[in-house]
Order: sequence, then structure tokens, then C-alpha cells
Amino acid sequence: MFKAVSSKLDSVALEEAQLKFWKEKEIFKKSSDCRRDRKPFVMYEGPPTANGKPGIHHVIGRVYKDMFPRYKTMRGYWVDRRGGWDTHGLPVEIEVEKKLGFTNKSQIEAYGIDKFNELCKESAFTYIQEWERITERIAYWVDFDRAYITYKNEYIESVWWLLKTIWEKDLLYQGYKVVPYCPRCGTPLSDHEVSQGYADTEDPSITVRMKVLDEENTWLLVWTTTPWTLPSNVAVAAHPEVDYALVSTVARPEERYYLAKELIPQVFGEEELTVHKTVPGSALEGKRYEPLFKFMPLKKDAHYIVNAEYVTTSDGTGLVHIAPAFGMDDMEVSKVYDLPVLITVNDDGKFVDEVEPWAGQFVKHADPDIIKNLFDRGLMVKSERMTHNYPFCWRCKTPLLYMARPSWFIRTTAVRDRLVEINQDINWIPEHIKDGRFGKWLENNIDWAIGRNRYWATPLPMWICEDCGHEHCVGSLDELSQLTGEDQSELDMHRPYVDDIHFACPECKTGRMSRVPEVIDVWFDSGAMPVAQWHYPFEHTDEFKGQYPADFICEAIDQTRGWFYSLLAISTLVFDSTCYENVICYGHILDGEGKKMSKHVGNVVNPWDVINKHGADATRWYMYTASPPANSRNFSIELVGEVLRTFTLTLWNTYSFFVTYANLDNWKPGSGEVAVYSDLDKWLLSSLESLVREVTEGFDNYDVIAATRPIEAFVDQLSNWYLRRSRRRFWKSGADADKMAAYETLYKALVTLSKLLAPTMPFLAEELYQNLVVSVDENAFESVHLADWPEYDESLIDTKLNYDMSVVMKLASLGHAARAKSSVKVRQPLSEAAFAVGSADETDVVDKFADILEDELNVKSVSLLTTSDDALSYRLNPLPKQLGQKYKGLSPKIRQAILALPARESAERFLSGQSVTVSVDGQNYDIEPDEVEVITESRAGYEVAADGAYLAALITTLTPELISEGMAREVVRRVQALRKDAGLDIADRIRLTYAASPRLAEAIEANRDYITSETLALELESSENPQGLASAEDRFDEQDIIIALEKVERE
RNA sequence: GGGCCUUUAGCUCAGCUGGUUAGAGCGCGCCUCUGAUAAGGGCGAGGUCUCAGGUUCGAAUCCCGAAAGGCCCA
Repeated sequence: MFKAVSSKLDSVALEEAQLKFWKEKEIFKKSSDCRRDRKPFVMYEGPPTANGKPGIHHVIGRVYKDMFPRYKTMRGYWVDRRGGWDTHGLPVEIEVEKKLGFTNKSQIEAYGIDKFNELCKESAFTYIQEWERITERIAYWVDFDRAYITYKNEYIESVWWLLKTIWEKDLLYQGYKVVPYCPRCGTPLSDHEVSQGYADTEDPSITVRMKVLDEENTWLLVWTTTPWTLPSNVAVAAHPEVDYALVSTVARPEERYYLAKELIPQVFGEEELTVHKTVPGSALEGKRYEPLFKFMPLKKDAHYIVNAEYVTTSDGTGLVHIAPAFGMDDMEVSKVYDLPVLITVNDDGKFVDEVEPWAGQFVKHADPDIIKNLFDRGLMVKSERMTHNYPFCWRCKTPLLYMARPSWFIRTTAVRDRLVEINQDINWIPEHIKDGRFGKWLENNIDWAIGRNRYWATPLPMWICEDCGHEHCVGSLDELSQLTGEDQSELDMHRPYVDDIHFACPECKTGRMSRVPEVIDVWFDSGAMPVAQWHYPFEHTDEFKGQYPADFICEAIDQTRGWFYSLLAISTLVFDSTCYENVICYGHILDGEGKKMSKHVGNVVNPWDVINKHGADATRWYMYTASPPANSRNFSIELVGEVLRTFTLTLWNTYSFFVTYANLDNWKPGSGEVAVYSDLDKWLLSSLESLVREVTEGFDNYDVIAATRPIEAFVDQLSNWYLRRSRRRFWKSGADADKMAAYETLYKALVTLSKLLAPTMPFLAEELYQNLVVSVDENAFESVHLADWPEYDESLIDTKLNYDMSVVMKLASLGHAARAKSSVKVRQPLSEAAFAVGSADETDVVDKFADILEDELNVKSVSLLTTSDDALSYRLNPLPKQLGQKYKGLSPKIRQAILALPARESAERFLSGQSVTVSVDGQNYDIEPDEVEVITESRAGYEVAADGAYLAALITTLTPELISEGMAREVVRRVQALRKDAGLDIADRIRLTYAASPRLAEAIEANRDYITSETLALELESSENPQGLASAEDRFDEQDIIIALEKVERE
């Protein structure tokens, strides 16, 4: 016996019971351990930070991450599902700063870095229980006990080792980085801070001229909104592919100016011009000019035209002033051309002494003086003011200056080509990421600025001699012990403790080595996880090698610049290979209106609301099937409820039906007579095999939609066609070969579904498996999650059968439509239904599946309409695809010729599989049957419904026998309703009494056997006054009836 | 400002390398069936396939612009 299954489903209760079962039996652990000696499947967990609550957008990532390891486990791979936590970084620091009420970095130092970092460490795990709770509840199986934690010494030591390896390759260096800087607060701001402080402001908008050397009276026109950066100008940039014109005005023909051709109207307005020549920006490269100012000494060559792709012609002159110290783009260009970086401004935002006229003046306040100076020297062409959006310090409202600050870099540009090459071997889902967003990002790679002037992060292990400037990168605690001559194995590798470690300079012997103040970018931490989670190379060498590279990783699409990059950059720098082979990038979850979810707007969905209402399985299924992973999706709780109604419950009720009848018949797999399978069974089994193939291929290709949506379609057909057409087979008494076939077929389908759904709907799958398999098979696996994935058998896939059945469904649907039109209810049997199909290879379907069509439509016989039937007419529909591809431009004429054919004769030939010849422009063409669709139309005598070539026609003439049978069905329906109302069990036997008007009584007697077997009545008697457990009085078809039933206790 | 993506029915999505009258599910209205079902079946309303050009015998699909939204970068 199977455990009885109610047709009602309480998904939340069911899931909680499964959670308990998994926990008690340690199924997660077993699912990994039982494959311990098998080939590994490797997934890396992109570590979340637990200092915020998990939201619905975290749920989506976790359910994607869960399905593939589950699938691979069932395929026999060993999956070590190790978790991880990202614990460092600015977001954690900001939380703590808020808590302490700090507004300024100096407050942290005053408070004490040690105490501050201690608070950060705690804060990083503020919501760890929330994370663990939701993770467990949605059945994301991940090992938290062995989770790596980025603040642990072991982790940090591996990160140091990586940095040292990179340093030894001469790829770690100190340079300048242009950052948004508040001169009043004396600190750079993070992007996040900058974005808070944008405001419209008025600034100068000036166009100056720079004299070209070696060309008579020729000038470059250059535009800028920051006159104060002109003293540090070192070059002028032109876009290599933009056309530049050399022009002079009619008013002053002797002066010639270079500028972008398309910007001439903006610069010169209506003024009359002579264009001397036009050249692409690439031709200007290297042209030298006279600098505007010469305050700073030059250590490198400067003051010539360079090419840069970022130059635009949306405003200005198309010639862009380059001051590497004060612009991010400028700095990048300066690296390409090896230009000098002129630092003309000090930390307070004031000009340095070398800039004599304005030394000590705040740079923005010096703008008017600089403009005046340029006017006086005849170098100013145009001076205006403009309003634009400019960032200000969110604390003190001081305008931010983009300023070069010393910073540490990893020379990723040295491996740029390898990054691009290696990226080609990664399977990106969706594919366009590879050469699109990610590929382009790699091609435009710039050196990775990894230094941060912060506290709670991995310290940069770089020591520098205070005397001679000698640099040394430390790669382990051991090494540090050797250098200092003291045991450092117990050192907390965070600030401020590492800051206190000094040792003698190995180079000059006299100087003291001190650590640089920087910590590193937290992205380096996360990208280091393939190595650092194992404390490699200090420990676990085999584990590291066995778990490198990952087969699969999965994060949101915004990680292209984040984790996806940091992982690839580090593995390329250190191992010259990728550390992941397949990636799914999933999109973001938006609210029901397509807006971003944000706390501020208050449209954030709490995942618990969804799960507590509809359960985790339905939530998971929604995530998988709603849209392709990369699409962003408009989420609402109702959509998850829809999953439950349309998919879960359909499957659940099929399952409940099966268990109910199997228990009634005491059926078990393999019990009873040898099954004889009907075409309907064969069709279902064939569909099942194709389903297994489809889903398997979906998983193998990391195609989430292909691995899930076909299951929905199958369940729909299982319930609404197979089961609907098979109900009677389960009801009938006895246990013949046909019934056995129905049980075997439905059972196989349900058990297979439980396995196919195990990776995606782990709870429901477990319920099915436990009850259908474990309860009757003592050799079964303890859990579906320990079971093997079903193999499919190609030989069982019968494409013709699958196609034929789809035609049968179509014809049945049309039959129902014809019935509705005729207003003869389905309960009334009709003598005949006739069908038309559109092509020769479909004509056998009606005969082959006659019993299904007869039963479904309640008709006595079915037939195929033939072309000889005068009640029908025919129309030919030339198929544009086939004809167009064959005849190209001739196809409109061919089409006309086909339409002009005598329809009936041609239809006859097409439907029997023969071709028809048409003549166009004196040429003959053979039109094949598959190039034309034959459309049948009814002229009279039938009730008809048609769609395209398919047609169903009903003969609605009723005989007395048919009417009598129809009445009997009415009676049966009323008895069944009565049984249900009386609360009888489906298998209860009854005694029936009735009183009916004469014609009805006659019909009841004529169909006595039918009524008694349908209603499980042991007795059926007419009575003057029917009484019993339940009774009903009714009138239909102008007949009156009173029926009553009593339950008969079975011995 | 640049890059990548998205835009098809009220909602969520299919529409393969161009090819029949652009489909499905949900929702809505009407009808119907029911001893598995919170269901099933049928009919119907609902679409300038975001807009504008172009290529083609033929464009939701290919090309070129534009708009709106998302993500990343500046």
C-alpha cells in the first residue's frame, strides 16, 4: 500500500516535513559522501556578505546554483558544495561607521583601528542566521560548516601568496590613480559617495588656442571646463577616426585652426570660412604644439597630439586637453603614450609653489585669473559659462577634484591578450556576454587598481624601506617570521597589527622596512577563492588541484566587472588558465511594474512572504521557467501562485489519483497480470522518453529553460489527455492486462518525473519518490537525491506516434467545438463523427485512434471524410514557405496557378499523396502534396468546426436508442452527484431506488447494466417512494425523477 | 556620453536559419463537463509585433536610425 494522498496539497507543510527528513537522515551529507570516489563536478560559491538581509534577488541566485550540483550528483559526480562568506570591505565599514555615528575617516583612527575592525568582524555576520535559515528553507544545499571566510588568517595568507606571485612576475607596482577627491576633507571618495553628491553648477566653458610647431600661424582649438587643469596639460587628444578640418575665417585668413569638422558650426557659428584640408585624427598624431604654460619641469616628452578612442564630437572642438593628474581618461592615455604626470595641486586643492602666479590659491578660485592670463596673452578664443552636473562632497559640499593619488596596481594589461584568448574557452550563458559585455571589458582592460586607503580588508603585504625605498612583498607568515626573526604564526593579519611589523632592510641593511598603509580591493579577496578557500599552497594541495577549475559558476549579470573578472584575472595572472568553464549570468528581479526593487521605494519583496504562502518549490520553479536566466523579470507573489495552480497541483492530483486507485486495487509495481500496452500507453511512454532526453540535454547544456519547461508541457498532457482518456481503465473492476498497462505506464511516468524534478523541485520530487518508490521497494535509495538520473531509450521514442496523437487531440478539440455549436450536450451520444485532415500522411489517424475519438466525443463511430462526399467542398492553400524556397520570385505566379486548379480533383490527388502539374508561362511545374494544404469545407448536413485543414463534422440525428442512452447518462450523473454529497467513498457499493416518469423509466431499464456498473449499484429498483441515506428530485428533458441511495456494507 | 541587453494580447512569455490567417498560459465574458483536480473542454473579446526608414516575391524575424527600460562603464 502507498501512503494515502489527499487531493488537497499543503505545500508549506509538505516542505517542512521533507526538511526535517533530510536533516534527520543527513541526506545532503550522504548525497555528497556517496559519490566521494567519483569524478568531481566543481561549483564555486560566489560568497555573499552577511551584513545585509537576504532578499528575493539572493534567492534567485541560490536556486540556479542549486540545480546543477543536484543534477550532476544524480549523474554520478561527486560535488563538494562548499560555502563561503565575503566579510571584508567598505559596505561593512560603512555600517559600522553609521553605528558609531562617524562621518569622517579620521574618527576611525581616533577610535582605534583595532576596535573598529573588531566591530567590522562582528558586523560582517550580523544576518548570518537569516542567511542560513533562508538557504536551508529553499533547499540550497551548501556546506556552511566548512564555509571559507575571507577574514581568516588562512584565507589572507593565501591571498598574500597570490600577491607575492604576481609581484615576483613584476606585475605589482605603485603608480597614480585619478580619484574623486575632497580637498577640504583630504580624502578620496568612493563611487557610492560620489553618486550621492551630484548637483547642477555653473563652470567656465572656454576654448583656447595652442600654437602648432612647424606650421605657419596654425593653431589647435581646445575646449575645457576646468581652466585650472591647463597648467598641467601635457598633450591634446584627437579621435583617430574623426575627420579634422584646417580652417581659417574670411575675416582673418592668415590664422589657421584645427578642429573636428562636424563641430565647425558650434565653434564658428555663421562665420564665413575657408576649409584648407580635412584629415583623420590619426594623421594628426605626433603633431607638436607650444604649451600654454611652462611652470613644471618635464621629465618625459610632452605636448604633442595623441589619439584616443574616448574623444567625442558631442561638444567642444573634438580636440581634448590632456592633464593626466586630473582625469581618469587622461591618466589612461598618459600610460599608453608614456606622458609625464604634472602634479600642480597639493592635498588641500591649492596650487603648488611652481605654479607661481597662483601658488597657494584654491584651484577653482584661480579660474578667473587663469582666464584673464590667457586673454592677455591672446590665447583665449572664447570664454563662456555653462551649467552642468558636477559632483560635490556629500559631507561638506566642496566641489570634488579628480586628482591623481599614489596607488597600487596589478599590471593586468600585461596579460590582456591572454585574458581575451582564455575567455574564448569559457561557455557563457547567455552567449552574448562572451564577446559582448565581458569580452569588450577585457579588450579595454586597464591595470587593476587594488589599493584602498581603508581599514577592514586584507592588508597589502608590501613593505618598503624608509631609507632606500627598497620594496619587498611578503607571501606568507613564515616568511614574515624569518624576516623579523620572530615567530609571527599567531599574528592577526589585519590592521593595525601588521602595521606594527618592521624589519631591517635587506638592501641597505640600515633602513627600517614598514608596511604600506593600503589594504586591497575586496574583489581580489573573492577572486582568490579557488586558491584561498584551501589555504593553498600551504595546505590541501590535492583538494585545490581536484577542485580547479570550476565546471560551473553562477552570479548576477552585474558581476562581469566584479567576481567574473576578479576570478579570471587572478587565475590568468597566476596559472595562465581560466578557473571556471561554464557561467550562467542571471538577470535582476524587478517589481511587478518593472521597477528596480529598492528599500527607498519600498517595493522590496520579502522572500519569506513568498515561501510561506506558496512554498519553496513553486518559488524555485517560477525562477527557472519565467524567462531565460539573463532576462530581468517583473516579479510578483501572484506569479508564483500561478505555478502552484497550473503546474504543481496538476501533477499533485495526477499523483493523488494514482495512489487512490492503486491502493483500491492493491496494485504494486510488477504485481498482477502481464501488461498489454495500448497505443495511448505507448504514446505516453514515447513522450516520456523524449522528455527525459530533452531535460537531460537541457541540463547538460546549462540551459535552464530547456531543463524545465518541457516538464510542464508533459505534465499537462499526462493529466489532461492521458489520464482523462484513461480514467475508465482505472475504474473498471477486475485486473486485466489493459488495466495493468495503465498502472505500469502512469507509475513509470510519475516515478520518472520525481527524478526529473529532483534538481529543480526537490521537495515535491522527494514526496513522490518516498511514497511511490521507497514505500514499496526495499532496495530503493533512501532519497530521490541519492538516486540515479533516468536514462532514456531512443528506441522507445516514436516520433510518428507523437505526431499522430497531436493530430488526434486537434480533431477531438474540433469535435468538442462542433458539439458546442450543435448545442447537443456531450452526455447525449451521437451516431457519428467524421473528420478531415490536411495531408496524405495524416489520413490513417482517424481509423487508428477511433476508440479514443469515439469515447472523447461520445459518438458511436468515427470516419474519415472522403473527397467523394458531395456535402463537402475543397479549397487549396499553397504553402508560401515550401513554394517560396523552391520557386523564389516565381512563387506568386505558381500560387495563382494552384488557386486556379479544379479544387476537388486536385484535393483528391494531394490527399492520396500524388502531385499535380500546373502551367506558368508555358512551363510545367509539378506541385508536390507537401507544398499545398487541402482545406475541407462543409456545405450542408453536418455540424462542423474547422481550423486550417482540420475539420470535424457531427451527424446530429438522434434515434430513440441514442435518446434513451442519453437519459441513462443523465441518471448516472445525478447518482454520482448524490454519492458525492452523501460522502461515500469512491469504492462504496450502493442500493438504488427510483421513481421516474414512463419514458425515463423505460430508458433506465434499457440501460440497467450500464447504470449499475457506472454507479457501483448492487441493486437498482423502481419504487413508489424512494428513500435512503440520500435522495434527490430532478427534472430534465421533460422527465421527472426521484432517486435515493443507500450504502451497502461489503462483507 | 559609451558598451551590452530587453521591448510581441491586460499580465507572464513562445515564435528555429525570413515563409500559411503572429501563438501559449494566466486573467476577463459566455457556454459546458465532472467521482482525480484549487481543475477539464469549447467559444469570444483583446495585437499599428515600441516607432521610422530600407533589403526581399515575402519581414515580428535581416540591415540602418530613433524611443523607452535594465545592467555596466564614464
